[in-house]
Order: sequence, then structure tokens, then C-alpha cells
Amino acid sequence: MPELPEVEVTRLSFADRIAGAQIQAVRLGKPLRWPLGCNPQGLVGHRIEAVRRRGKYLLIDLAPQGLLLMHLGMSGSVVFDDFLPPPGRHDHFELQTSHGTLRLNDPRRFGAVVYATHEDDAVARKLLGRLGVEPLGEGFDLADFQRALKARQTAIKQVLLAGEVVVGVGNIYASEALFMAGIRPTVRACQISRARAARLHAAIREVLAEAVRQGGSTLRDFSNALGETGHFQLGAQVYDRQGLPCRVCEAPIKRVVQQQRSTYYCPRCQTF
DNA sequence: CACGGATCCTGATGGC
DNA sequence: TGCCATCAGGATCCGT
Repeated sequence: MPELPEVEVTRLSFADRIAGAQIQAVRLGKPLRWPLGCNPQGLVGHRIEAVRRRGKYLLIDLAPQGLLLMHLGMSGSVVFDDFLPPPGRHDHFELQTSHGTLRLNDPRRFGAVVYATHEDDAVARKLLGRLGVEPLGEGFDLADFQRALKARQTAIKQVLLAGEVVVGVGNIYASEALFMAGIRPTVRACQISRARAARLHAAIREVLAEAVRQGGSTLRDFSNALGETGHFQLGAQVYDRQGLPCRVCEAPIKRVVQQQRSTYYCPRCQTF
């Protein structure tokens, strides 16, 4: 479910409300992708200082020390409220705090919550160490991006999904950004001209920023920590539109499979 | 080293 | 209604 926009929208929906809260209890459900990596009871008494984001991870800063790295996987979502119904079968992590209860619901359990003592300890580095630059930050440099594409032999769609060049672009927004840039998803990254790479660089920022503005995409069940759904999917240009007319040129949208993931593109607008 | 494929898990959907 | 196959927003690991 969650790509960068959904994770950022989730963060914005509870970060201010939870800041300063004291952890009073921790509840675990079934195992997630990785173990928590600490005694859950050891978190009790810690204070939540801030909630940040790195790529598709939420970073929950704790005082006096440590942080939780939370990943929503494919099907994860978070709620934060004073009163929540009793935990359901897919609620696998919960922090009861002085400001309310933070609960992770994740049916497929590809998500994770992992404790790290510092942002650069071995645990955190294993998860965050290979991540590319933040697309909405200052570090997303055009010349660096062009050089990185020149160095990769694989299809541009896969380069975007891998997250080693730039983070946060998942299956929906990769298709959307490539459409906006007029680039065919199957083209090898190294074959993209500098001019087209510049269009893609801009398109990634535009698509992700617009998606955040629209509250993310709700394909089936995404909602932020207030229970609000996203609306970006309603205006998607190509994602999940196989056979439907392109919104620009009316040619039927095509679907191909790359690395076991669906990719959508317009055969007329995305020429090369 | 770089790439392609299998893999983790549960639920929704569509065809027969 | 039931059964089966397919697909789903991610990312790691393993073999070549």
C-alpha cells in the first residue's frame, strides 16, 4: 500500500499529537517481517520525542534514547486515537501512551517495527544504509540523478523501485512519474538522455508532492492515522487503467509485467 | 557486482 | 455457493 506519499501522510496525521507522549504499555500481535529487537516492556516509560520519515520508514524518536523504525509493508496502516476498539486479528503492534494509542494494522505482515539504539547503529544501518536520496529534499540533485541513471543497465522502472538512487517511489508512482516524463518504463536507465532524465527528475517530485497533497492513494484500504482515505488514485493517469483511454491522447493504456509487478504506460505518449 | 526470480503473508476478486 | 487461480501499495535473499 504505502509508498512515500502514504507514509508521509500517515506521519503528518499523528506526529504532532503523539510528540511528548509517555509510553505506558506495549502490545504485540503476530510476528511481523522482523522481530522488534528489544524487550517490549523495556519501552515502557520512554517518551516519544518526534516522528520523522526516511524513505518509506517512519522513525519514532524516543527519549532518553533509541528509536523505532516502522515500515508499513504492502498492507500496513496506522491509527492513533484516545479510544480504540479492542485489537483485531491484524493489529500486530500497539503503543499505549499518555496521548493516545498508536496501533499498526497489517494483514499481510510484510511490515515491521524494529528498535534501534541510534540512527546509525548496526540495526538501523542495515535497514536505512542503502537508501537513496529523499526526492522531496534538497539532496535530490539533478546531475547526480543523471549520472546514476547512466550507470544502470536495468529498466528505468526497476531502478526507481529499487530505491537505491531515489527513495519512496513505489509501484503506483513509478508508472505515474514515467508517464509524466514521457518515458517508457522498459527503457534501460542508461539509455535515457540527460534532457529526459531532467524531465523524470521533475516528474518524480511533482507526482509525489501532489500525492501527499491529495492524502495519498487509497486503492483498497489505506487511511491515515485519523482514518481519512487518500484521493490521488482518482486522478491517476495510467496506474490500474489497462485498456482505458489515455487521458491525454486516448490510446489504450498498456500493462506489462516487470519483476513480477504490473507496470502501466501509454504507448503513444511514452515513446521511448 | 549486477541482475532476475522466488519468497514472506492474507484477502479480494473473477472465472467456471 | 464453492473452489481455484490470480493479483495486490514492498523489499530481502539467493543463485547465476
